[in-house]
Amino acid sequence: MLSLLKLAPICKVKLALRVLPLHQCVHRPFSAVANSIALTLDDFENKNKAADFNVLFRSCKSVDVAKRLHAFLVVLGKAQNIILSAKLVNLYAFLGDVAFSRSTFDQIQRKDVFTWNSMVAAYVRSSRCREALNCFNEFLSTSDLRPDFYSFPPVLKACPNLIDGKKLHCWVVKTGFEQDVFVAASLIHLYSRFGALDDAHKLFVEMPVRDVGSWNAMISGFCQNGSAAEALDVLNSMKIEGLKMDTITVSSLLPVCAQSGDMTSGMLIHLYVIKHGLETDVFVSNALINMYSKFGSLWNAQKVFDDMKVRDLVSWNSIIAAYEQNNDPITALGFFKDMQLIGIQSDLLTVVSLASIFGQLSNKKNSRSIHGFVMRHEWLDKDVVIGNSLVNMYAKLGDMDCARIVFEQLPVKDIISWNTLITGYAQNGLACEAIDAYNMMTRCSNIIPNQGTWVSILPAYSHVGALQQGMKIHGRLIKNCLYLDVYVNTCLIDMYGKCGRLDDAMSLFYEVSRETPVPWNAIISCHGIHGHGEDALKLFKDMLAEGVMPDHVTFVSLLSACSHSGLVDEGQRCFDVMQREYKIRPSLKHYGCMVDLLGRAAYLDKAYNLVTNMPVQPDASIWGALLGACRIHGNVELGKYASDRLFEVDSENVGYYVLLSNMYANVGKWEGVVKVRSLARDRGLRKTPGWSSIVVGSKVEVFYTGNQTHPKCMEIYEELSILTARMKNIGYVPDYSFVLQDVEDDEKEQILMSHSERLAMAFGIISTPPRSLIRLFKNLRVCSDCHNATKYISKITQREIVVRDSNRFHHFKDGFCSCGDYW
DNA sequence: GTAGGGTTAG
Repeated sequence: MLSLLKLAPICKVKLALRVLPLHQCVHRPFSAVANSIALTLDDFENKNKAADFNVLFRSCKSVDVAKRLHAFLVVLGKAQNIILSAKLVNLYAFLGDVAFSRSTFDQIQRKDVFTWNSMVAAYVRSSRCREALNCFNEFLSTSDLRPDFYSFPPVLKACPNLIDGKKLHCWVVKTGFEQDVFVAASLIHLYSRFGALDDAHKLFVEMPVRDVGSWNAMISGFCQNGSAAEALDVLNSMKIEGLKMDTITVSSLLPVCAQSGDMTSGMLIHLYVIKHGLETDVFVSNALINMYSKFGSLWNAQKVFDDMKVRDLVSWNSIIAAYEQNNDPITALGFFKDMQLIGIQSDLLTVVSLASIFGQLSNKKNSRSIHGFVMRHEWLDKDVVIGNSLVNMYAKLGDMDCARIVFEQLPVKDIISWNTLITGYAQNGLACEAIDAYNMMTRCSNIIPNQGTWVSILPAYSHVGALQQGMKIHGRLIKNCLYLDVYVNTCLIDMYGKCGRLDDAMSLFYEVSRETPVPWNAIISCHGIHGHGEDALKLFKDMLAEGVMPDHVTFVSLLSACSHSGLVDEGQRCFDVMQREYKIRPSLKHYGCMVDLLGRAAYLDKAYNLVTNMPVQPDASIWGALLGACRIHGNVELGKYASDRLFEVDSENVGYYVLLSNMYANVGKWEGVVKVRSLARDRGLRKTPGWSSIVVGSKVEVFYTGNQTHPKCMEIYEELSILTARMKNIGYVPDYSFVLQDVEDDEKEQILMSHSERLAMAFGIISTPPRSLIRLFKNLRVCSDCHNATKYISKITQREIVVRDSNRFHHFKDGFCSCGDYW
């Protein structure tokens, strides 16, 4: 056995190292393996066959194997060898165990520059920058040795800021190491890392000799600062000098192609990759997957992934994120399961994707497991991104209480944390909470709002009709000369439109860039909710004339605009054009608009046919639209059918019970009304609280239905009593079918009177000068009885009253409403 | 005997 191993090739030793139990390496030192290693060592020390020994080091693919080799070196008395000991420090760092590197390092009695360099580099490799710098300082203060040009690249990499970087740079210049290509590349990288691209470029230009690494350092510097054009310029000069892109050039460039939307350059680089066989590099393939994912080209991303021979965690994270970010959480989840199956451990970024996947899937159970997983690993303290993704996950599940709890627990909150919270509130219809959160954020001095903040707070302001606050933001953006992207501008257009300033919305619309459908959709929608269907159609024509491609949102805005204005033929034409010319498959939202459009215009049969022939399963909004139409046109039979279907899919929305009750009442079927009431009572309804807001002075006042805590409560109810009496004198008859509670008529009258829109209106009347205009906002659709009452109130008080509900604007004047009771 | 420049995020 011994003699066999003596002559055996190095691979037998490698095998033995992998399978030998550790204690055998320590306690039976002169085994065959030890002898064989001893022989290899002899060769190594005699400089004859050093290559064999390097092979041995390289073959250590895990800390365990490294420990066995280490144990043999100890018993062979070679652990203090100046080269071997430093190699062990390196080896442990490569295998990800910097603690072992350090303990090995500490045991080395005689340390030379190589030893110290190895330890500093080991820390840098493990992203322990502070320890790396401490170690470097220890090196300077405890030894008589001077750093060499190998010392600087790792130290420059660990440098935490530009000031220290500049000091190091001076030192490098003094020692003359600036001429070294490795050191120079590190300096270029350092300057770019802190955004000092001019300094980086100056260094680069002044270099007497440049290798591919130097070019790469400059290109990646521009890339990481998002300067795609400059990066491509440098690339061109590099080509002119006859140098070829390598895997590092390519993997620096691909992300900026994605960022700047330059698909052509991205695909050209992919062709280059294929031609030069660079796709075997994991970094390159990973970067390609990410680029294609950002372009929404999942087929290409998948192809690259499938063709990979070796995949790492980043590859899996990338393909999971690709599907997750392109709205295919199911496939993304499939990849996650495959990844688990082959035993790859998730990291933080995997979990970020998973949180988004379960949020998209509304999977509460798995979402909680993800939360638990994060807590067990204490990742909430490790990185703010993971916490933000949990806040976002709960917001998507509609569970803002949990979202808030996670948010409060974040040890560090950045601007994204705040934006996520604000958006979460706003998108769950909790505009007031969104505004509160925004106000809290403005009190944090270290948080600077960004585009994302405006995009989340402006819709909240539009939602409650806080025009003045919205204008304050607009003013702030103009004053600070902030560049407004198309989304912020669109939010402003939407805000002005929804706060009743259609003219301001239009003038802003004509000022902004209109190359994408985004601002068009907003302005079309604004005209729709104002009941200006013809104008909405005209804008759509203008949009096509300017060569802007409509998307699915355009048609939702357009169809609902037609619906609000009773433009049946035009609506049907749009629905047809959308599918035929623009190949947009109708979503539930489009079908909802169509059912609404046809139903309200009394084409109940057509609406019913559409619902039954839809290729997608109708949801509550579809049946609700049909029920609403049946109520208007008194079709009890179809209404009953629609409500039965409706309660199968959503039995908890109190609004639908009100509709049904009102439908029975309108045709005098009182037993139906009673039945609906008891049904609603039995089911213990979850009621969406109705609220209305009004701006008086600069203050937004919010009234909930039945509110009795307002400081002016007494005066409000008194005003309402007086108004009700006067309304009755000129013909107002309360419609009790909107009251689901089973109580006496006078109590029902009280309930109607305490509807939030009436409280807000009465407050407006007593708080503003006579005959001035009143603007109200209601979170739900305005109730029919309140609509009717408002007509009378506008006549009695001789005021214009503008009510914006969740659906559209109602402009009351002199006893009439602009919607012509068609809403 | 060591070192530079690269891929994934809410």
